[in-house]
Amino acid sequence: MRTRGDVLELAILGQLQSAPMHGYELRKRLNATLGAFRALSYGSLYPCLKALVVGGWIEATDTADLPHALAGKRARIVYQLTAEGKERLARTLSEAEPAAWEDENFDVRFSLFADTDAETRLRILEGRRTRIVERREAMRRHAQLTRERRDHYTLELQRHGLEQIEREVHWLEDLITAERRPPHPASEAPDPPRTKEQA
Amino acid sequence: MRTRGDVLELAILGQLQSAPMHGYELRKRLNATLGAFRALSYGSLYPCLKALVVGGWIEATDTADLPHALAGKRARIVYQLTAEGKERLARTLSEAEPAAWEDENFDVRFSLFADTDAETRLRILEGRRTRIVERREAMRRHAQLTRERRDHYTLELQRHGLEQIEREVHWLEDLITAERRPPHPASEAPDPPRTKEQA
DNA sequence: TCTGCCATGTAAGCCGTTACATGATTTT
DNA sequence: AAAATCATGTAACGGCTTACATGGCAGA
Repeated sequence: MRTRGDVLELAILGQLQSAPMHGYELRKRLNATLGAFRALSYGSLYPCLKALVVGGWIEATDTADLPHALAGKRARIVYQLTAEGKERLARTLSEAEPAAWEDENFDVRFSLFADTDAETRLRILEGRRTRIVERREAMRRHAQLTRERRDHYTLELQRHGLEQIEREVHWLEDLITAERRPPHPASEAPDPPRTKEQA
Repeated sequence: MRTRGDVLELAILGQLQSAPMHGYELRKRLNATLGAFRALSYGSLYPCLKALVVGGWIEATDTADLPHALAGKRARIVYQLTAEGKERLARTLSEAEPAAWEDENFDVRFSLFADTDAETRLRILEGRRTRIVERREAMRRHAQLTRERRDHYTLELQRHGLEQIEREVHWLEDLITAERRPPHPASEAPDPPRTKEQA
């Protein structure tokens, strides 16, 4: 069982950046950040954590091996980034590869934008937009071609799908505009795009 | 390699209902009807067709075995529904099981609404709505809880996701309303209460 | 001729889930 | 005392894609 999954790895490294965590907690956070519904299972998570440890990107500490404090609490395995892990995370986050704007990866990359430099953010957003616009055009073309011989429901499905995609494009365009707007980071706005404070 | 996949089977049976077809054509149609992008591969399609033949739901005819006409065209395998296949399709389409409104199945079921009776349509739409509303509530609750400690981008991702889901709910509610409107199917004149015509 | 689309398939592998197994801790 | 939730893991399987293998037919 390989259980690679570039995306999951990145998501985990990204979460561990803000704080060391054990698996159970990590899962809750991940499920929370990326859609409250799509449940990531332990069957994926734990093997992936193992692989990250083997790769040297994270380090596992069993709280049972720490004799000092932590009295009443049960043993848990807390994971934290190694120096290599931090470096790798930083490198990955600075790349704007085409894969970054595919469906499977985009959300994770986007959710880590606070730790991504402005140029990479912009390039990923633009790549994503191109991708989605392509999709929209394909749908429009197809809708045009088959317009006549379709029943009401198929038509409605098509219309709704197209509408959702158009919203997506709009959303991306707003984000791109916003990214381009402030070339002078320290000027106006009562609500500056403050980089997040670590808890 | 099992390659079951209830959904794919249903989609195929549904397509073959309108006309016999060979695999290649079938694939194009399926990819067209359900999202112009998500490419169904031959690696799924052909094994599934085979399984349907074995199950007795469809019948395969190699055009090479028909010596009479069809001169210049190359050999193709044309599939058509058997009597059992038609019956099974009809039975499946009349059921409004919970599975029908899950993500993986809903689109296919919906795209076959033209062959589904009104009551089943309504129940599937309502089931779907309940499901999506649940999801929306989960997101709202979660957004409320974590509102403070989130960076701009995570927040934006959340906001956009919620908006898309709200649109989905709205869409479903419109559809449900439309389904409920004509309770007396054979009463009104062709003019006054006219439901909207699609362009 | 050769490029590209039509047409049918198979084998391997990927990425993930479900179901199982186990047990501690907390809440009711 | 029982039930819920915390916490960690493994084995099996599921459905899909990719890549491979093969070849006919059409038009540049």
